[in-house]
Amino acid sequence: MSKRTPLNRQLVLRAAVALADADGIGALSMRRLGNELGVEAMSLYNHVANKDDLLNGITDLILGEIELPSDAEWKDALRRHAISAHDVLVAHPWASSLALSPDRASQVSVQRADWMLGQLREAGFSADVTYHAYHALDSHILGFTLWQLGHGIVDQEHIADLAASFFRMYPPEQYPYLYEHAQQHLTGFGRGEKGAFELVLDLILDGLERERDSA
Amino acid sequence: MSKRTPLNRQLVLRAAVALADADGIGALSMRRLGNELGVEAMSLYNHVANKDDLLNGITDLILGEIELPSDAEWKDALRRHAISAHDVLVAHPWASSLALSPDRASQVSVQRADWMLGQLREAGFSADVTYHAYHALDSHILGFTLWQLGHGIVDQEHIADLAASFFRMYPPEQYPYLYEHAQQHLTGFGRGEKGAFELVLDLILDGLERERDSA
DNA sequence: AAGGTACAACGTACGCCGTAAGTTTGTCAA
DNA sequence: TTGACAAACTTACGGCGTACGTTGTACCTT
Repeated sequence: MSKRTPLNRQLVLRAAVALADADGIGALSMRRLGNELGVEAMSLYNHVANKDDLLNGITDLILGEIELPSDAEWKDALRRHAISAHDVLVAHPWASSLALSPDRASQVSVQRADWMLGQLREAGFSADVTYHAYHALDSHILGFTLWQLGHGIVDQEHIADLAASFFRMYPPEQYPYLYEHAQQHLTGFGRGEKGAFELVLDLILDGLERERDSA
Repeated sequence: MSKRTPLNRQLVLRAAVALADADGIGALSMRRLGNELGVEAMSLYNHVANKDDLLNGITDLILGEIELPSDAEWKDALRRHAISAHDVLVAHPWASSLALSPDRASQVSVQRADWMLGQLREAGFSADVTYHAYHALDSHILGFTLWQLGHGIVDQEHIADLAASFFRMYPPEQYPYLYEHAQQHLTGFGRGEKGAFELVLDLILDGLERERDSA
């Protein structure tokens, strides 16, 4: 008969990423992924150990896209890294939660952690300050992005409908401050200029620098 | 035969919380929950619309425990609120991810958002600053906690084994900074004093106050 | 006391899921 | 030509959420 298609780990992972990007992580099942590749579900197990391995694989693929600048001073390097991570994670909304999940001990995220810690230590931060600085920075990168994605800030169009139907249920007078906030979102407030992500990022970076220099 | 047990929404939700606390959110299935209550799975549908409704219900139950101080100045009120939220979420590690999930439009979290926004507006923050301040604060509360839980900072005992087996695979020389960081975790560094959560929280609160007063 | 009503339990069934185990088939080196 | 190996396929199991139909029972009305 006809030649068998090759199919390898990279192809499987890429197809999985495409599927997750297109239809959400919930739609990524072994059967569906096999279908997408013209193959039965069980055949995928020749290339990934199990579904967890698959999820680890696609997480690593995405995290690997994050910039780790090597030619910049610590503050600029970390800043660019954070923004790059934020961009990458927003582009693949399913990745943040996977990256945070405890069971996933990804190679790439280990490198990333070591890189961040190295930037701080080599910039003259003490071990003590570095300890908290790393927690502060990485939790902001992953945590903020996850929070943002969870609130559906991504697609501006649907927010309008969502807010409209919400305030039909709960009149503005009942939640006046939330109403004001929703209006700001609808008018596209805070776009273009520096968003909350970078705002807090700079709050953290500047705060850390002060702490380092005052010690 | 014998009398039927009463069973109502509150009982179902409480049992679900207990099950999730005990065996993790992954163990919370309708069948298993029914079993726990001495009832078939389908009987639960007399009290919750579907599993999503159940998850919404238990999320609200937990979020409802978070303190919303009404007798304090804005900074202290928000600070206490944040710490209370952090405590509650750490006590129920499954709740953070549910609270962040887009599909869940919980009544309680709406009240919480309006409360936070109200604290800021009534403290003299402009609508513009409040917009970003809210994002900064809430993303820190939920995002940091989720990050922390994801990294398994909760149970200190298991971390030792985890780190040991990790550095058997990857020798310390390969990831020197991460090794140092892991050692700090193992020696219980950063416990007792203010942790990274409050550190960043204060960074944000102080930064916001500066921004308000400089405008 | 008898009958009616409504609710909350039950059992069955369907189509998903991940994956263990066994079987077939295509390809290539000896 | 043959044998080995890898990568596909098939079958099957237990678990999931839940649609649907049935049955038992507590309580209200007459």
